[in-house]
Amino acid sequence: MQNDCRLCPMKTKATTMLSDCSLDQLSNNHLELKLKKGDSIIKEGTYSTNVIFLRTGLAKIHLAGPYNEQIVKIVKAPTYLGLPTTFGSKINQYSVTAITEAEVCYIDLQVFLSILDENKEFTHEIIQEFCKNELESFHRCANRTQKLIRGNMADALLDFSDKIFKSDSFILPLSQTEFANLVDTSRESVSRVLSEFDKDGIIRLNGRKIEILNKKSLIMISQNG
Amino acid sequence: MQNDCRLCPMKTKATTMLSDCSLDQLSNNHLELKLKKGDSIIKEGTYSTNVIFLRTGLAKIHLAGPYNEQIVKIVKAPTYLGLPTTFGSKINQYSVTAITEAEVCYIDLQVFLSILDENKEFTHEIIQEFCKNELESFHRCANRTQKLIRGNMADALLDFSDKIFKSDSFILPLSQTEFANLVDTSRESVSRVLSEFDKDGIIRLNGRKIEILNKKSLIMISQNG
DNA sequence: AATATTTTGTGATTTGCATCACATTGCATA
DNA sequence: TATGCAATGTGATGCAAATCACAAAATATT
Repeated sequence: MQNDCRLCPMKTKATTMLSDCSLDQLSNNHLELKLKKGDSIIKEGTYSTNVIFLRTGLAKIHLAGPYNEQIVKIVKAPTYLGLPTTFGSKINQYSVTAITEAEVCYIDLQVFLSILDENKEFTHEIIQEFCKNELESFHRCANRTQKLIRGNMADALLDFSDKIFKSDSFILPLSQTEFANLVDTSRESVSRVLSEFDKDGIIRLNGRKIEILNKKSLIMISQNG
Repeated sequence: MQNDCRLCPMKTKATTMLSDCSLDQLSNNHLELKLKKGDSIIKEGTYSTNVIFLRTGLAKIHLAGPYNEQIVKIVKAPTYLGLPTTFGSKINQYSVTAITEAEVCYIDLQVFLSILDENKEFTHEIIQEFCKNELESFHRCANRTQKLIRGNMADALLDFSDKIFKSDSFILPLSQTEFANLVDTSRESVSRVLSEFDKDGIIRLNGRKIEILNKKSLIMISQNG
């Protein structure tokens, strides 16, 4: 299915500035798909020559660790996915899977590159994105390994609240097992800590629905490790 | 001190292709320094509008974690440093410190950007570098948190051997405390595991000099966690 | 609606490693 | 060459969290 990219409501700052020519090129060289929760967007180990634009929805980036499936991070539309593999070995080094309903555009790598070459704003935007990701990965590296479980869980909840949903109340788009693989702990610990937070009145827990009642406490817990 | 970048022996593929004009611009807008072990290259929390080119030597990228100084990774010349902070907040989010003698060039951000804009090859090289780093950070994320200490130490030793020194025999450019902060463990555990590896004939340890005697064993240990 | 399957809750036990404590060695500076 | 401080080696102890083992809910499937 092809759409007119000129009509796409999800354009970023830079893509808004693309020339009609570039936009036409995009329109004619991309495949747009609607996905449902659980659908695979990128699969580790497979061949790929596409860059993927996540138009709407949430996805998890994950890969096989030595013992468990590791969830590296949760990403939110709009964002580009798969540049590392497309630029590098062409074999995907990680998987991306929708964790909500989502819409994605598969963009041919050559088309993507030619647009990149033509458009400085777009290039800067992509580089900025990489820079942001690199900083995030540094901080994650320092925090995840040094903090205790309660601290990491608090961080994750604050992330969902502040960055993903921008609301104190949300439905966790992950099972406890997945949550554990994101936060580097065991499924049982996730269950226990969530119950504790609920018992202490820090969150209200109802199935996968979470309401943050006391953000200050969560921040405290995050800082104490 | 200013040097003629046209004579720089450490140019990468892309910088070799820069126009004389760009190279002159570089030559006139950079500061070259010789550093000794322990000298700071980038300091967390300080203001910066430079990109840094590490011409020769090794450096550690590190930042303050909630409890310890966390070493994120060891980098080797030639490489660019400081792009994330320069592109983003202008306040350095992490430190970089020489761990051997090193030579660095401080390049004004605006000059760096104008060269980036002028030169597609160079842009691609930078983006590729980011992609490689992102993949590395994903793998680190999955491995460091899932493996046991012996596995992580084995990984680190293999990294030094294969990627940094390209030799089975090298002098660790880190104290055990630093090594611990790189490998996410305690100083005492580093000491113990290194002794174990020595006792088992996997490495020969002599002060900070390490000789890898049995790489196969190290790989085994790495895989067993 | 009935059955199977996945997800979640929670106690009991085990364990890898941090922490503590101190001895020893190496290295720098007077 | 002596003196001081930083880096290392190694045992004893404590603890956070993994693992094990089920029960109970919740979802999916027929």
